[in-house]
Amino acid sequence: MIQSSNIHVQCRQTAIAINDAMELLAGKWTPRVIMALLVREILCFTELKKEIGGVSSKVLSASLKRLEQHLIVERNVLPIQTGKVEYQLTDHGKSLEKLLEELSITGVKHRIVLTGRNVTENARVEVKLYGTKNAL
Amino acid sequence: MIQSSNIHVQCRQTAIAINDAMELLAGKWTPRVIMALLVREILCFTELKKEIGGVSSKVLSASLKRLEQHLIVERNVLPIQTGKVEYQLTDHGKSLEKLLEELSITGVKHRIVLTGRNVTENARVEVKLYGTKNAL
DNA sequence: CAGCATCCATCGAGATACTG
DNA sequence: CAGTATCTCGATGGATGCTG
Repeated sequence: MIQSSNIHVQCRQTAIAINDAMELLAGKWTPRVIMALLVREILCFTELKKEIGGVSSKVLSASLKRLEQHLIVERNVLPIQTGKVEYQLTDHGKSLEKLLEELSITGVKHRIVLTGRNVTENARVEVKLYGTKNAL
Repeated sequence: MIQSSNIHVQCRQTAIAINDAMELLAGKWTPRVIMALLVREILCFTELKKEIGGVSSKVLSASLKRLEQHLIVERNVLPIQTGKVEYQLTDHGKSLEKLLEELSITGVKHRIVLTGRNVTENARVEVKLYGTKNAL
């Protein structure tokens, strides 16, 4: 109670920062795009599309445009004739690797926690995690 | 090219883990709920609602239920008469603090990057970040 | 107090087809 | 090749009102 105002201010700032970061990585395909570019470094549109797999042109295009606006991705239209466009991460984009790792660690751990105990009770949760969305 | 299959497999696993983690923190209020419980440790429904501010009963209720299913939050119905329900983080829930910090760091840094250069070009982005969603 | 029921607006994303 | 244009659908969240 006594410390509430301080905590409130700080938490609110932090919460906003967290929301910024979440928004940055939001969208079903955003992390995958960044990962692909972390590994491959430079890819053009169709390569990226194949690399990721399952994403439509429209959605990928929108995703890239957003990342470009956020200065995560750099878009380079190649010289005439080729008709290709290359994408690569900016330095800022590359700096997201650490966060993605942290997310990955949490994701893995979470899956272990969920499946490690009381399977019956968490059946629905499991279905959600394994069945619908993130199936291999 | 040569290493592609390996990378593919590994990346896919990682991508799924990342999606799990993102899904875990998904929902507009989820990070705020976790933060509130990290700071306050134990809160009942209405306290939580006030602490967060701006969230409706319905949405908060749904958010808590989801977190409970994911073993992030523990729900304790208090003895008779009080009619209160307490919420607190599980150990697993508490372990999310590190990830939230990392997200916060990225969020802060991102805001600096976006506002640090070429303001004109990124006006739209700024509006998005400051105006609509994450305004103070 | 805690939370559910209902209605409604918005939005992300998939499918499909088309263009410079 | 690198997108854009529609259209549709489902999920999310806000507002409001009601209950044990």
